[in-house]
Amino acid sequence: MNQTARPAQEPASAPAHDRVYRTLRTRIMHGEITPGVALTLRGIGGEFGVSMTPAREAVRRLAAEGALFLSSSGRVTTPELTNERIEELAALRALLEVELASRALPRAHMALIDRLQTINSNVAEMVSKRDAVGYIRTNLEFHRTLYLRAQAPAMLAMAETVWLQLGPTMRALYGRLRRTDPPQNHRLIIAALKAGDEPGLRLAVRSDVTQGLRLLAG
Amino acid sequence: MNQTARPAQEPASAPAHDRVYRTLRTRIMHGEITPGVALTLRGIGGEFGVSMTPAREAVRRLAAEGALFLSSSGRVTTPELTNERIEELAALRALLEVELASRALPRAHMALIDRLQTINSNVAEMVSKRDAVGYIRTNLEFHRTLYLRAQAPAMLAMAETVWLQLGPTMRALYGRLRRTDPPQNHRLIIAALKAGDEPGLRLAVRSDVTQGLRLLAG
DNA sequence: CATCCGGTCATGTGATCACAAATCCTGGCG
DNA sequence: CGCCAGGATTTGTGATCACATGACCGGATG
Repeated sequence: MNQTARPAQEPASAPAHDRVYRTLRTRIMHGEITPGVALTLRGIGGEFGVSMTPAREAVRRLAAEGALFLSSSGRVTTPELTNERIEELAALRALLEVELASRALPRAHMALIDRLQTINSNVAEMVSKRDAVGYIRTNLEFHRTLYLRAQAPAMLAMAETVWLQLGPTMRALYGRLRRTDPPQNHRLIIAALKAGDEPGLRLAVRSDVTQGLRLLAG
Repeated sequence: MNQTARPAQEPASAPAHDRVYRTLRTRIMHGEITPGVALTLRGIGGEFGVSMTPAREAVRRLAAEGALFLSSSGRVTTPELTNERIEELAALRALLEVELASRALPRAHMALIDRLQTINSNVAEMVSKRDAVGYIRTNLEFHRTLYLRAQAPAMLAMAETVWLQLGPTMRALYGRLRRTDPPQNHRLIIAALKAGDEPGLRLAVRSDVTQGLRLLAG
């Protein structure tokens, strides 16, 4: 019971299980946890200064979203994805995110495009610094910023679930990635947004989403 | 402690929280719970003869899947969907299920089509009997049987999540439905499967998925 | 008669404990 | 040297309890 200090971000309501859940979630989504490692409820509880009960809730919630794998005996690990599963999740990303981008297009004002360009420069910086976690984080921020304009919360939530499942593997993907080229597809996305070119946007998003995963599963 | 009798389906391993989860899940998916009603952890625990702990886990898991709504104070109710949300979920169904059907098409042998026709006659029977829950159950069984052939478990899981969110509202939808016509779109789906007609299949699935929800949100 | 305030009750949260099962380590046997 | 058995330990599960908070119902007051 030492972590009672408010992390300067939680205004008032911060149930313990929710704090644990959110922290673990972003960790997994950003690829900060390598696939296959085992987590223990007591360990998590100890790290966050809480008992097993909130730790268990957070873990089960993440398992329900596919972010963690529960063995038959209840042991919890971060999942190791098969190639088929990776391809399937990539197809899901394509399906969902193309639709989200398409819905965001008519609402994409100049202010949004500016923000996307700013984020994109951050992405490029992360690539040049070879910061894997930073790259994943800013890359997802780029996509989320665009999709928020689609006004489709359920669809966005599903896309985030897919990101979550891909998180640990994305990190491994980045490790194999030897290039330092800036995100070309992101520029195509921005260009299509500016031009109001829906087919071009769909194609650009599909390429951006598919390319990385392709080489991992190849 | 009345339901201690094994439901004749659980061989040995039946963790309490999992039993509670599965039971509540099918109840919700089949529309047996009307939207807006409140559930209590102690109430659920009492019904299943378990303590609050497994009940809480089951509820949180369902909430993570969007099947239940948690108020800010932790109160749990089955969600009441807005029209926008319903339209969005219908669009998700169309997106996911068209893809699933398309992937199932090349693997659809005659035995599968026979099974689909059998299930479809059950659907028709439920419609004629005005059995809302039975209709929803057999209708979902029809779709699931087809999509299982797609060999895409992650995609199927997402589709089921959408069904889950739509469950309580589907029941209300059926209440407004005055017709007793047999499922026309199901026959179109079967015909397209027989003919190996992919565009026709996509169209038929999209229509089947969209038509019902359209009149509810209209 | 509406409104606001009071307390009582129900409900979720989280800690702790007992228990069973799975895992792991170790020592002995082939 | 490899393999298996057996016990110690770790780990998840579920029950119970104390506590805080929000809901609900009552009456008193304007």
